[in-house]
Amino acid sequence: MSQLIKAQTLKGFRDYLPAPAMARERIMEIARRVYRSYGFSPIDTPALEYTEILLGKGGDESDKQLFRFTDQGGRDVAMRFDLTVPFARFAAQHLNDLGTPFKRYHLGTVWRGENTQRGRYREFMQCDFDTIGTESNAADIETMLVIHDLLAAIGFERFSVRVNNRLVLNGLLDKLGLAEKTSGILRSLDKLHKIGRDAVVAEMVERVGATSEQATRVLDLASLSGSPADILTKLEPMLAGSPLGELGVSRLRELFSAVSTAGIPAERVRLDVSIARGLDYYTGTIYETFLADDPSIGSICSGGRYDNLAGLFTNQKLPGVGASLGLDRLLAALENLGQIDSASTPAPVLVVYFQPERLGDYLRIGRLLRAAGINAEVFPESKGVGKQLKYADRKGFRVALIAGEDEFQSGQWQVKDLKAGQQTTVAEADLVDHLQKLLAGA
RNA sequence: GUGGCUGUAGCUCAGUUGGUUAGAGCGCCAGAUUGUGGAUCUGGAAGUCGCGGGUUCAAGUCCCGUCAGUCACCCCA
Repeated sequence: MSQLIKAQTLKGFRDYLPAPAMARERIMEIARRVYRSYGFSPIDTPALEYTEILLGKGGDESDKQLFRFTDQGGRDVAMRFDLTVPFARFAAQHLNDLGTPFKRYHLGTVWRGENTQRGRYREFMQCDFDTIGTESNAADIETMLVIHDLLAAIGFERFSVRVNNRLVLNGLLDKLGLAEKTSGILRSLDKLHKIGRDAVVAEMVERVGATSEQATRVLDLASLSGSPADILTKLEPMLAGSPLGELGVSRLRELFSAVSTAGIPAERVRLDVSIARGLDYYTGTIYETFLADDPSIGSICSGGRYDNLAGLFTNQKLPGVGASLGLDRLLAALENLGQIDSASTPAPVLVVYFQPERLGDYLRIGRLLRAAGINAEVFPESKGVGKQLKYADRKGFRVALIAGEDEFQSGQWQVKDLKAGQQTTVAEADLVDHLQKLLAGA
């Protein structure tokens, strides 16, 4: 007996069985479709980059999380931890071929060596889209529309996109003389929903070094609630005299107004002045998206505006705005909500292979259906009909096609609707038509 | 990276103060039913008790380490 190797996967890395894999591919197809519908073009970049390309772009945390090693040629390399930094490199390298404004989407796997949790993996797929080369608020607003349409197309009804603008908080912090402590303040503020107002104030005073009056002023702003228009109206006097803060408010005002005119339901869009998250490079509008039915999984689609995407790689200034759908996190939420279809076959039709000497005919009918756009599997073994129907049932086939010598003689097929439990006899000439109608009704 | 909880069959779990051959339900396979699934009945296969070490006459059970999952911190998709 040879020593068996234990079949196992690494922490944070997962296998996909057919049912979740099909759900995953379905979402990828929807993402591509929605992005393309807005005119975003596909690109791709390597999984591996020179480490210096990736280091220091997402803050210290992401540096620590890099999967990094020396390749066979002695190069210091690392696996990408997001799609934005590689895009910055890509944009700097190919700017002359792209022209601006440039809109791209990119579906790709990324790797982060952090601790795992439900919906947090070390390998996961992001579905990014960005518009670069423009500072126009129209791009920020369109980003909002894309996020909304994407989630709606996936089939969600109850979700909220929370929007904020870094300029608002930066403007306030500027006014209060807290500009130097921005990142500490934002980090504390971000816990508002979790630990409450008093704890946040305490943390800002103790850990960040703000005075309690400063902290209170920040919380007064961040705690504003109500409709976007209400909040913005209350925000204005608080930021008076801060050009950046006022700009942030006016951009938000335009965003909420345009988004509403464009037809996005108001309940799916919120102004949340307390959200501050997002990587360090965000400078303007920021977005986070939560599912009403599983908020604990965290944001499933986040992004924002940045002043200068590729400043480390080129002198050309490239402002932009975009967002990223966390596909595997979304999938974990769907799984949790029991919304993964249990069918594990992409074909609706199983051709029962029942008479060995008629193999060619079974294969022929399979090709006939495929030519008409109907996915069909011919069972690979000539076994009992009952066995094959059981297989069809378990795998989630919609229809079984059965024919033996009698049917072949008369040019007919038994079409068994496995969901309804009904069986009808159909002439081969009418088969495609019949199935198309049956499947359309499903 | 730090801390808490968890880890027994494919899945969900039981397993008495450590005590002989580790159980159940569901699922799977075969048959009842060699041209008809989901039901029922009968039978069957399947477990390195996550892995490694230690204590003990004896470890699924106690101790240590490790791997994995999960939760919190941190950060984020």
